[in-house]
Amino acid sequence: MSTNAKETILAAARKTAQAHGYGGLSYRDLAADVGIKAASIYHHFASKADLGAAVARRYWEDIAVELDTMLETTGDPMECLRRYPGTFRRSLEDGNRLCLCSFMSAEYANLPEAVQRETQGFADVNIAWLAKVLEMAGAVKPKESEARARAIFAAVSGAQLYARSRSDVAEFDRLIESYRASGLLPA
Amino acid sequence: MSTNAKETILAAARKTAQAHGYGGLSYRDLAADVGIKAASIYHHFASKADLGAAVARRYWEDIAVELDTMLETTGDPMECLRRYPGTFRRSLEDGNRLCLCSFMSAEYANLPEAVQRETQGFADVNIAWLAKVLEMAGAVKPKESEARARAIFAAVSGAQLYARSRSDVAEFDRLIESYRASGLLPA
DNA sequence: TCCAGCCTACCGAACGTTAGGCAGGCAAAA
DNA sequence: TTTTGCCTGCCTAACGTTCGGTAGGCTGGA
Repeated sequence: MSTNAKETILAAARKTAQAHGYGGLSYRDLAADVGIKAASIYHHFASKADLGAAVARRYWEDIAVELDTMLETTGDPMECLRRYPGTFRRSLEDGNRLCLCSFMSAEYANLPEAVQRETQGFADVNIAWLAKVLEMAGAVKPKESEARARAIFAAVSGAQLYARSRSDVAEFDRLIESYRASGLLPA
Repeated sequence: MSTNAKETILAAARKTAQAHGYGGLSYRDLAADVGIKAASIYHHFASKADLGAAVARRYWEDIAVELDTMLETTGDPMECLRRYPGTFRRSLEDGNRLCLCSFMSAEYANLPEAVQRETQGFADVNIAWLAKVLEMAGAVKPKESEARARAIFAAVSGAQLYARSRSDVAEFDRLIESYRASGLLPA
């Protein structure tokens, strides 16, 4: 368990936080998941706030890589926009989990400052990427790409939240389809 | 304190839950807010699950009245659609609070079953009202009004969530404006 | 007399966190 | 080559606090 225990903790904490939030993250349960004792986590993270911030940071670092890779491999901005909601869909498929950023936005008032800061990183990465891709695709006027990117990110987050409350991934698909039909997302 | 203590508890619990969620709702803090002792709450609600369900139920009952009143007094479905996001805006203005339904959708996996059920009521009321008003306004084809209503509700919820994470009501306004510009909301 | 409404005084469980120790590996000193 | 000492990674055991919830008693008005 010694090799990469820190990484194992980060991954387990992320999964739990996506299902039960920062508040629902318990050192005892997390340790049991990983196969060590609660106190041992302090060898890797100084406090729960530190752990939470590390989880959130790793979360947006991972999505940044994933989005950039998608754009590189397809080379097609329009195809990227079509695939974008899929990153949110996957959380729902994986145990009806939520985007970590959405969960922490809800819990915002309860979060240590460091966690709040890292939470925003995820949204920033998504919006910057969307704005770039929207512009590349010529889907909106350059002046409006940033605003539209924010709108898409917020709307897709909301769709995930609603679908989760119904425990129904198909509901997410229907909402995305409505976003396309209305013009929010390029069809 | 005796007269309407139950109502006072409900109102205080709703405000706290909109800021800190169902999990952040503490009997001791709630009692202190209301001016009684924690144990006394059990005279009015049999358990925390009961209290949570009552709060959620009252929440969607109130919004149902508010929306119907809006439609009656203006008599103008288009004006109603313009005003609709205002109900979400007001929570943000009031201490950066979230829609109770959004918070509980995030906490979904941690909620007692009775609370889960009442949580959905809020979304149902909003969507039914939106579908009716969209149809009255002739904004979408009758066949599509239900789907569009769901899309609007989810998107506005997402906008509120995002604006909350920035503690910035203006961000909410900008998102709603983008929804209008893109065609999701009638302009 | 009865009961609604609130109280005091607890309970067991869970929380994040700390103190202190033990085993093993690696590296410099003898 | 052996000894010494430090460091990593994990442990047990407990800390004080907060949690939802319970038992039982007091009080004032109908």
